[in-house]
Amino acid sequence: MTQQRRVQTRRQAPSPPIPGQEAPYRPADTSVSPSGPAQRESDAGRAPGSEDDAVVAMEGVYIISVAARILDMHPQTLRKYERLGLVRPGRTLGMLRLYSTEDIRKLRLIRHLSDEMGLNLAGVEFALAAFQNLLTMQQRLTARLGPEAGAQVKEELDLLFESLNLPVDQ
Amino acid sequence: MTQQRRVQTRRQAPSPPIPGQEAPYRPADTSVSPSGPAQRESDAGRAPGSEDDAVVAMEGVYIISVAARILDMHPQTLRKYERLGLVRPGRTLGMLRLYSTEDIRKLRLIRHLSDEMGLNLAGVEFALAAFQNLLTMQQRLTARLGPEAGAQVKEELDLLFESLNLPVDQ
DNA sequence: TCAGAGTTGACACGACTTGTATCAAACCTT
DNA sequence: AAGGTTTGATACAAGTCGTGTCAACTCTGA
Repeated sequence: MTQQRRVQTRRQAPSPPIPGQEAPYRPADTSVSPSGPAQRESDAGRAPGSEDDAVVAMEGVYIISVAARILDMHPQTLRKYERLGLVRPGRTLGMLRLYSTEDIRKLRLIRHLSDEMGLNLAGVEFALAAFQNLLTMQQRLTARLGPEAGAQVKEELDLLFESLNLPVDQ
Repeated sequence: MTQQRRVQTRRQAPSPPIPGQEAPYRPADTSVSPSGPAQRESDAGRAPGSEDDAVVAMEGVYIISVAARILDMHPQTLRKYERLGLVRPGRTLGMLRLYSTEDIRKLRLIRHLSDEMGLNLAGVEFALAAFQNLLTMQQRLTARLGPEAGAQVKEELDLLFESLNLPVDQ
């Protein structure tokens, strides 16, 4: 309660990843843009902003090295997270990992839980499951109690997330 | 998700604490009963069940050695948990720790989160804060949306706790 | 087709966490 | 006053976790 222990000064990218970076939810930057030389599979060569037929929400797809540079995390860390089931990136035909924007967002949350809050990976898994369950609970309550009560539930949940030092976004 | 890692085969009481024990939420047993020679401060000598004036919910109060034996945890572990702010047992006039039944219940939850679920202490702290916030959220929603909606919220929360492998009691 | 760059999985290491053991000093009950 | 217990502090062993390294494989571009 009254201690800021477990700061864990780990993580240290192999190449210093652009100073003054790492603003929350900025998907890319110079030299690693979504339409740059980052991705090179199945979605490459598509003009940014062109939403075709089957492409649902694939605004940005990154290979592991690009995702690691964006997040300022080690590629091996990302691989380990997948092995533990925390994230589930897509794959190319050649089995290369493809991290979507949603994966990046989730990895930012994982990083916050791990570094800022000091949770271990079991705690991160637990927290992610809890968030997911809370969101589905909110949806179910909204469907059952009506939109106005659902709005109040959502408001309370936002308050809860805020009190837990969590980004209200996800 | 699909792994039962982090079993953490620690904890090993200095004296084997009664085999076939440790059923959930059984507060005491032979030789360490709430009205036995366990507590010896300020609440001793009170007939079990007699609820007097200022005594609110003090049905059982245990000194640290007794609490450790009941919980099958090391006394140093209990002391460390208090130092980290996870529990806050009362004190006698001589500064001896006094663990209430509610403290014992909370320690059981902590033990479950730590051992069975593999959370570290930061995760335990986070989970406890989340539970507390969820309970207050439920109360506030009940007060605002009425008792029938509050019952649905409570039902959803019980479902949530159950899906997280948590005892619905606390 | 071939070279080079990148990824993959596996293993190992260092820093950190955490439960437990130990100690002298202080305390409480008999 | 004596015996047993608790207290706080320190230290240690085992586990966790991010990171580095390696050979083998894959993909891209010439």
